[in-house]
Amino acid sequence: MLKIYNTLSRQKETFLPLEEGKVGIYVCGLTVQNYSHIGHIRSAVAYDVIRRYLEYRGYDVTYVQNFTDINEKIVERAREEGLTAEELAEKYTQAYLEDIEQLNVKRASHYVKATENIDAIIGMIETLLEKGYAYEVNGNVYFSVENYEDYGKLSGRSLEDMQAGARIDIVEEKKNPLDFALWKKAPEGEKDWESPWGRGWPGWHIECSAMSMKYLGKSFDIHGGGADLIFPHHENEIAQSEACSGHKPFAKYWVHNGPVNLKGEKMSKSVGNFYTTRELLEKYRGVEVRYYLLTKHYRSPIDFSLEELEEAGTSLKRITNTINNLRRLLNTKVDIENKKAGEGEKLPDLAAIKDEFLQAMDDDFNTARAIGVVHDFVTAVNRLVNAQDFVLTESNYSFIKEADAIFTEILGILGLDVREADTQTAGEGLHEPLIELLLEVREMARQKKDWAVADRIRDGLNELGIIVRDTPQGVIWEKERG
RNA sequence: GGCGGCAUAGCCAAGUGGUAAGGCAGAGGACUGCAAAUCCUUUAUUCCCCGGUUCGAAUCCGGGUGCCGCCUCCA
Repeated sequence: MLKIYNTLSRQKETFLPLEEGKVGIYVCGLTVQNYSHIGHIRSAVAYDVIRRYLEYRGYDVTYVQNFTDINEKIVERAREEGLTAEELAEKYTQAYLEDIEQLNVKRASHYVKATENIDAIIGMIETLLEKGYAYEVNGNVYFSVENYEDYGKLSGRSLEDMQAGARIDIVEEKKNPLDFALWKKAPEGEKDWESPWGRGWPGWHIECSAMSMKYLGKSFDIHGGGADLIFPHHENEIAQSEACSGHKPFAKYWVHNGPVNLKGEKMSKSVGNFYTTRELLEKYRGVEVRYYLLTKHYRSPIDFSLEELEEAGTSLKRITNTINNLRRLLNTKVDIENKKAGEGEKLPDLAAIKDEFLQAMDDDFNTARAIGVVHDFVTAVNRLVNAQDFVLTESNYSFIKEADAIFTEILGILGLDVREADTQTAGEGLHEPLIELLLEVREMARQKKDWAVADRIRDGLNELGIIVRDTPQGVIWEKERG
């Protein structure tokens, strides 16, 4: 039975969709103002796994993610880059989509943009005005937090709490400092839209309410986003959505992923201490970054470090090696000894392993634990397959076949595509034939047991960044990683 | 100041009141001419500190200490 931690209740709840067999998920994406960084990617991967697991469990999932493509920051950044707001948003939207593709994140059912849903946004604001939850002043429309009785239920604070420690700019025209803009006048000369209150832009929070309801209905199952969005963004979304529709709950399960910090500091665009996804992907494969993120539970904060990312790569390699090894065995159709299922042959319990994996995933998508199970599985398989007295009996063969199928199944849930890593090719400036020639000479030396010459060649190549390895199948060389 | 979260081996990390998963690094071993790569084995009498509840607590309660997030249109 799947349990999900719901920020609204602050506890794990059994997952029951509003409509049998179907799940609607809305995830707050990002403001497309720059290249994505590891924090954005963490969010993307977290919800991708949630989505994949729900699909694995047989649900028909509608996954909606937004791009905030108009606001002050977009305009500001567009000016810096000498682009229009539309061009800038388009540029970084495409960049983001490329980034997440490398992380094997599935495409959303719908990617929605504020600028493409202005009508829905205006319609919603009109309803809020009619129902008395909003007021207009000088071309700006504000939501009145005092008129919505449940304000604060998500973040667990009362209006009094918030006003007490207020660090909010006092805006004279607001009735309450916590009131937030639904519609705002745009700065002179910037892209804006006609509305009943004059030309302007939507406020930040309203787009998510309008678009989620448009695509998923007045109530839907899961609303996700970064924990930093709990207040004020999601609090405001709930207030305006429930006030507008009269339906509760707006979203049944509120899911929040933890932040990514760097050297103990919060990593964000404003601090400027982040790695962009592109920078990381120059040095690390998408699958490694994804694996690294999944070794921690999605709600825990991550203190990002390249050392850990590196270690994750090593850890992942262990899994990859085992799978490649299984596939190699499956391809050796020869020599399946007739020996029937050996007496005393004890094979790992595959069903139990899979079950354990699913239990971990059922427990609020505990990928860290699930990956632990994968490693247990790896050890169990290696122990069998690498045993000195291992022979490919019929029963072993079918075991391997099934083990391979289970690996594919559970790694698919995690979205870890561990197919053979790219084979590194020769270093620049070094001619392959030359290397081959050197290795040929080395082989001759080895035949004569002239270890000094053989080792000199190996060490020399090593200094040039070429790693030489002797294997039972012959010598292998590859370019040093990184 | 207000709200919330976290403290588990050198590092990362999971953990449903019943006697500490997993990974990385380290150590030992197999393999190798030696290596490399790979594989196997091994590494916490104890879970920040002090009390309490309980037959029994890393897990629950109270207090303390330390760190972090949010309260700023950052995922």
